[in-house]
Amino acid sequence: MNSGVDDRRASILRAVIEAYINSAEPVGSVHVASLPGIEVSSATIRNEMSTLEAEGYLRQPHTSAGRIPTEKGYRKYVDELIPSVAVGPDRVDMVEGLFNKTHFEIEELLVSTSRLLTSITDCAAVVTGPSPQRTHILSIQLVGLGPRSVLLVAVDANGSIEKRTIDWPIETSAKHLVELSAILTSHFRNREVRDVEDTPHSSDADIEALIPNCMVAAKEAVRGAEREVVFIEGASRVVQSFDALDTIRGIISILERHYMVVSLMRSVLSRGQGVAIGSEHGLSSLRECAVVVAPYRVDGVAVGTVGLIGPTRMNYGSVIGIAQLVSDNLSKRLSEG
Amino acid sequence: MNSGVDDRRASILRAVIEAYINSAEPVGSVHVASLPGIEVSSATIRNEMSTLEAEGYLRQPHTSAGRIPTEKGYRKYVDELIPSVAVGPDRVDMVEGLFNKTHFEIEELLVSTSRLLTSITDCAAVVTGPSPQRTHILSIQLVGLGPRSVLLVAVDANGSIEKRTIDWPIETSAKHLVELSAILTSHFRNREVRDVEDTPHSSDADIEALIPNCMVAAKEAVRGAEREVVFIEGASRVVQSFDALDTIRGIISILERHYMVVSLMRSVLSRGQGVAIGSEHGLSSLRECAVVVAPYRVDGVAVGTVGLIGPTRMNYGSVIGIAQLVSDNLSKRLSEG
DNA sequence: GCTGGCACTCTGTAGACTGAAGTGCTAACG
DNA sequence: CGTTAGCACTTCAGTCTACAGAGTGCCAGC
Repeated sequence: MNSGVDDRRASILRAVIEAYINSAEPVGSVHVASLPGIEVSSATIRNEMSTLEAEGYLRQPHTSAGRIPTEKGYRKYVDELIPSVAVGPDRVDMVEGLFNKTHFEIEELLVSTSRLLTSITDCAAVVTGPSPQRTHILSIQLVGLGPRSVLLVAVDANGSIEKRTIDWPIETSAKHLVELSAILTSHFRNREVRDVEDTPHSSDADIEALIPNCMVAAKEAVRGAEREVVFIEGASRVVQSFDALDTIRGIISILERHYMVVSLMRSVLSRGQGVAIGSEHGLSSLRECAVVVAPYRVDGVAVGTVGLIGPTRMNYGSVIGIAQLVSDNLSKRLSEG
Repeated sequence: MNSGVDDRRASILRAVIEAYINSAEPVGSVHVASLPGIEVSSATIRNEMSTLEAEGYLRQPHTSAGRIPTEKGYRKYVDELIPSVAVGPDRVDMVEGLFNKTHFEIEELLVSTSRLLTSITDCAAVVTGPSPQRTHILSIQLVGLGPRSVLLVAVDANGSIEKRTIDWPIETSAKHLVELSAILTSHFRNREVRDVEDTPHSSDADIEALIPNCMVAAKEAVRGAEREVVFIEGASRVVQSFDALDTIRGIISILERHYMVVSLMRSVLSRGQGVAIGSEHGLSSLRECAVVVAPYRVDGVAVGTVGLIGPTRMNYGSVIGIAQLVSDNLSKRLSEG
């Protein structure tokens, strides 16, 4: 176990991967030998590369081509060889710039974040909204839309809103709507959304009669609010990295199905890592892609994620760095408000 | 001017176009001659086709290939030759089925509509939301989010909602928020959104001091509500129809930019037609695509559009029929509520 | 005016050849 | 013994040719 030799092998692997990330073409021994930091001849490189191939880190598209990394190779690179996660100062500036801008609604902030992410990475960007799992209702208001139609508006502690239209049985005065709103608000207020099972009551018979209707709508709205919010931008950027039609079609059709992307994010995180490469995440349409995920926290609790989806030959150093940078900024920004 | 001959020429053009729509391959004279309804020999067809080519309705990819339609050919087909806009009964059922389902929030209805559209056409579907241009505010509510943070929620007559977070200067009682909400609501209520320029007043000095802050947020929210809502689904379906990478990339990147799609819809409609073919709509990335647009109306006023974007060789009869069917259903559904 | 027949044109595919790239192996070297 | 230079070998990508297939345009005859 000569660690000098292992070091050399590792740095050859790293050189091959980085060259391949840049050129997207198989990397030959002569090219590696010419790189700074590599002080042996191409023949030696060939020997090492053939060992790396036997170990499963590299492979050849065909006998006399250069080598390209396998998933195992990328995995090793991400886990051990990555050259200190490096984000260019210009990009840091862009991120800081976005987060220093004055107040947005949270949705706008998340959209801008995902646009920024995709524009500085060549990846598609995914930002899942603050999870409403552990939130509670702050207010429920009823607004008359028409003689037989009332809109129920629920606001939760995240400042997000859900609404439901209710078919109203009888024409009701604005005053009754206000009273009902107050009853519903105080019933839901400050309780965990999931465990509101009982029904409030009113001494006024007219109002009492309307409560069941409202409760149905309110429950529905609350359930609606539990649906994960997600912003996905930059499908066109990932697609730039591929030539194969079926790969492109597969990627587009996954990105279009937001719920699949959400569960992809979740599954990558739940396996305890921030990076899933190729088949690791199990979505065969994205087998040529890698997924980088970073959770963000509000007051220390992970509530959402920032994700990037790009080709397996993405620049991991930069992409991982950017994901972390953005999730940090997002955490800070959301925690202070 | 023998109209019998013109009829024949037209039906040959129609046959070529329909064959090309089905096969996506250049159509030869022998194939056309074999079609039912065509009773002349392939040689005659060749003569006619060469005339049609001279007139600009057909072209040959190369000397000895069959013919494919030009944009002018498609245009003539859409304007004059289309075989009575025909939608299969199964699709009619699916559309009716969607609209017979019980109440959705309008956004959900529009999303489901666009999903349905894309699934029954091979096109990408675009549904623009009821335009908020001519609506008015029904209610403005303030909800305390935190000690120094208040959420302003505006509801307009379409039942759509806009919100803004306000940095609150001083800690304020719930009672004050309720009063302020009432003042704002009665100030905005039933006025055209655009012409609220003045500021309400309160006899309570505490409240009076907070009004300017709220007015800024309310105005902003109102401006936000004027932004067109749009739902776009089915990029992956259009992409199925093309092999050329740059065409695909162009389409994806347009569909991703929602504002471009909205203005595309608008421009197609404003030119007074429902169908724009190839270069007619002026977006060079969509030069291989046709756009079919149908406006929908609420109480007789056109407030939104249903659009389909597919390859120029789409099945115009079916797609146009479906767009109309859906916009009719949408009009009916939105007018009754 | 329509049609059968035929020469012509162009595409797409298959096979042969070549140059380039890159490997693996071997023998020599320090 | 690890490293290296050299070389034979393999494969690919591109070019050229040949050829079958598809479809046309045109002409002569009905």
